[in-house]
Order: sequence, then C-alpha cells, then structure tokens
Amino acid sequence: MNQSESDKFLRSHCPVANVLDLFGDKWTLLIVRDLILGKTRYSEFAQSHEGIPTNILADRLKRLEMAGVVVKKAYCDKPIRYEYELTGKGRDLMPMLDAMVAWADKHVPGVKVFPYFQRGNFN
Amino acid sequence: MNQSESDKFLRSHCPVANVLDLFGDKWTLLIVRDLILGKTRYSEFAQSHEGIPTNILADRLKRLEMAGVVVKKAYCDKPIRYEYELTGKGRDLMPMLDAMVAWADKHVPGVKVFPYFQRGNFN
DNA sequence: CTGGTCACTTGTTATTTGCAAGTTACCATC
DNA sequence: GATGGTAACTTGCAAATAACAAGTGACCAG
Repeated sequence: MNQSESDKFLRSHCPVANVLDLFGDKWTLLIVRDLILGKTRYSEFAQSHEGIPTNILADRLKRLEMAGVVVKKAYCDKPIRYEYELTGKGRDLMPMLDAMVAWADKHVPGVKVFPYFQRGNFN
Repeated sequence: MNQSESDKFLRSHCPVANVLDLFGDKWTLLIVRDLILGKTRYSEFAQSHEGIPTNILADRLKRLEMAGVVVKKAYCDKPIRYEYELTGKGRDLMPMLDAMVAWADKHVPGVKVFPYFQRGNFN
C-alpha cells in the first residue's frame, strides 16, 4: 500500500487515531508484547495466557506484516514453518508498551510486571 | 467495583492486557486525547474529525467514568448539562499518548502532530 | 408556539469476534 | 504402512459489538 492509497483510508491525520487504526484492539499489542519477550512462533503466541483465538492471531500477524511491524521468515523448509520477528518499526513500539506497563503498575491493582518490562529496561 | 470483583474479569495479570481491556478499541483514547486538548463536553467530542457514533461516545464516557479516568460534573442546572474532565489517573495516560504520537510521527506518513502533543510538552 | 441546542437513547443493520472443528504437510513409532 | 503427534493455519457459524439514522426530553429564544 503506497501513501496515496493508504491516505484514502485514514480516519484523520491525528497521530493517535493512526496508531489506533493499527493497534486499537484487544489483541494486536499482546502479540507485540510476546515478540518483545522473545517469542517468535505462531504456536507460542497461541499459548499465551490470554488465549487468543487462532483466526484472530493469523489475521493480526498478517496485518502486522503488511504494516511492516513484523517480518515472517521460514525457519524450516520441510515441513515449511515460519517465525516472526519485530522490525525496527516494531521495536519502536517499546516506549508505548513501557508507558502502558507503567500506567497499569500504578493504577490497576493486581497486575504483575514481568522482569523484562520493569522500568529502565527500555530505551 | 472493588478489587476482588474486578479480578474476576481479568484476562491476565499482564499490565499490557489490563490496559487493553480498558483502552483497546478505536475510540476510547481519542476521547482522552480530546480531554487533554481541553475539550470537556459531549458535543465537542462528537464533533471531532473522526466522527465517533454518539452511542459509542456515551458508552465510552460511562466506562471511563466507572474506571475513574474521568469525572462528570454538572456545569448547569436548568437544563441539566454535564462536562467531563480527566482525573489524576486520566492525566497519567499522557506518557502513553506521547509515545503513540512519537511513533506515528516517525512511522506513519501524513500525520500532523498538533502543537499540544509536540515532544517535550508532556512530563 | 416554532425552531433550535444539548445530551443522550433506541432501533436496525453491518461488521467483527469467539469458539470449535477441519486442513495440510510433514515426522516418529509401532 | 497405519496411527499418532506437531505446527501453522483456515473455515463455519453463533454471538457480541459497532455503525448509522432517527427519536427523546429538557430547556431557551424569538
């Protein structure tokens, strides 16, 4: 999708709205979180505690790939198997996740911040 | 809602998942954005460029109020009219919005960062 | 008493989600 | 070589959610 094409579907030129167009749902950023935590495979994402439905997972991975946030590579030829990893664009989401973790840590009772996300690990 | 009650509905103890349970949709953070930009009334939120449907707006304001992110006050008795404003918990979302703005500014072509959100205005 | 504003609510249709099951392509064991 | 298992998906369908249009109630102004 080039810029003029994608422009046709922009809700607005607001940066917040544009982030929400890609990440504004209950699952997409959980996949990004898993990628940051070192997971790379479909089955690993599917096994995360929140229990993402597999059709949603496949759809979100496709969208993230199209958006250039992740890349899909074959890690095995026979049988063909894939792994996913964050691009630079994807890794640049870390400050956003960091801010989310900080907010939840302060305001949501009962959350457990896993070590990787503890404040200071992002930059 | 007390903690034991809310715990029953937690998808997980992950901070990211908890933020998404409240803000993981296409509209909620746009209302927060508008509040940060100084808007306070239902009609002002409804007039924002993205065109939020009014039933969604009413629903999201209710959820934000229940979550303690905004407070609703009468600014007029006859006829009774309300205005909304962010609580401390709501203002603490600013680093998250800031990170979203920074990401979009860097990675989404065609976004226009309004002055209030320019890097350095948050703290 | 007619028209207009504000803050919603209601009804209906369209879209998205959630869940279960099925598929394809292999490898490993009996 | 039949049975079972894993990985990475896809498909079908019911249920939940969202979008759009219209309606409501309480006022105020001319």
